[in-house]
Amino acid sequence: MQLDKVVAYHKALADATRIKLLILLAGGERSGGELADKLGVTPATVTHHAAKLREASLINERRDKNTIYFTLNHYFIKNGAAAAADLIYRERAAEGEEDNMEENNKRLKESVIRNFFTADGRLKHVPVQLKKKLIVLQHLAEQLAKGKPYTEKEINEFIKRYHDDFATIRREFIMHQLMFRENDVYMLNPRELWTSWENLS
Amino acid sequence: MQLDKVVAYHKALADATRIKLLILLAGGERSGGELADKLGVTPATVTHHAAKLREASLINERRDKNTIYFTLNHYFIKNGAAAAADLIYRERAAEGEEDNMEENNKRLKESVIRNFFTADGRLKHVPVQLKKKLIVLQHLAEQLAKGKPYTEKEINEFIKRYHDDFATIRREFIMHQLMFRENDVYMLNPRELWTSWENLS
DNA sequence: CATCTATTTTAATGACTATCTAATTAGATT
DNA sequence: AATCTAATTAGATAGTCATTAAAATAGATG
Repeated sequence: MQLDKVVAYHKALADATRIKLLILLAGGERSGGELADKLGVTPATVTHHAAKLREASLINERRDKNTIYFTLNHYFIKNGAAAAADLIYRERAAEGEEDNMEENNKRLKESVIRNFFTADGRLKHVPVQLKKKLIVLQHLAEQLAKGKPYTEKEINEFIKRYHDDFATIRREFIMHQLMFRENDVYMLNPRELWTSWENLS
Repeated sequence: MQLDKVVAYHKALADATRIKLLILLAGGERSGGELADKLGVTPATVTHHAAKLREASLINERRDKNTIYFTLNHYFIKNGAAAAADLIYRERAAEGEEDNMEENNKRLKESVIRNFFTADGRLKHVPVQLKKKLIVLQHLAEQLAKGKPYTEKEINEFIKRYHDDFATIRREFIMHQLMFRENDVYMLNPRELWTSWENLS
């Protein structure tokens, strides 16, 4: 991650209205109008802020009829934070030879997500390479709620936000043990059970 | 950490010149003039940026003759980063009942450092309560280089940047096993040997 | 005390940005 | 096609902020 990105990331979070907006989204999906209401600003202002947050990859959006629904992009909210420190300490980290494994994995995850998702958060296609595929699948699965039962229809709808071929991806979720199915109900497996891509080569 | 603080923190990092300045400081102590040179700006501009970074507790400064030397405040650079995510996910974290221990300790550390250090990074006084005292001592010791031998004079000078009573603090460093002395040379103990305040009540 | 050096303050300029209103678009619904 | 809804764009305004030159300060040093 280079300087421009780090600056853009911090610019995106350097505004009280935008932080409040993200806090609202932490409670779940919200429409543009809802956000305008609760923030006490006009819809135009929400559009403005959404654009900034989108540029920094902090939110995703989906459209349903005339309404646009926003959600958090958990990955970048959590990991963008460490990026500045990474950049600042880059040279020192090199000489200090810490265990770079964790570092490299974080970078790989970031780069896979950048490369396989479009700017508006949709999945371009499922990676062929297993390691990368797992990163993508897990990234998607992370957007689902822990312990919540989903119908097959709900899962399909969810996946369709990201990619048209929901059937394949749903099957991959099961195959790779991210979810399990029990009498027509789908549920996330606990993360500890997810296949760890960190050790694959 | 509340909204204002988070916004201020991100504002401080939302500027390319300031990030570059911090990168320079990651290489070690630098004077104002040096920074102006290397950044290609006037001294006045450095003063301006230094003020912003100081407000966000990202740097410390010390004066020697007419020259002011800046250093990174490692603690806030590393931990300020997580603050935004903390704020955004606050409510969810409460319902999700994670192990708050780590969270609380981070908060405590932050609050102790805020309360016992002045805005310009000097130590007001050594806390009486052991847990807090250890936080302060460890925070100071973290500013020293690992594995580097220091003369007693150097240690005194170092401590004097933060507090006049260097003798007491130097003794506390030894007592609490943050450093050891061997034939007139002082050196940091590895952090794993530092007394852990996390488990004290 | 006069001077030199490194930093800060002040004031001005130009660029950016948060917000609004009003007009426009995109997509349903009738 | 006409209408309704939700969001976006365009343009305007007010505020913030990075930067500089010039003047002021603070502390050495001769």
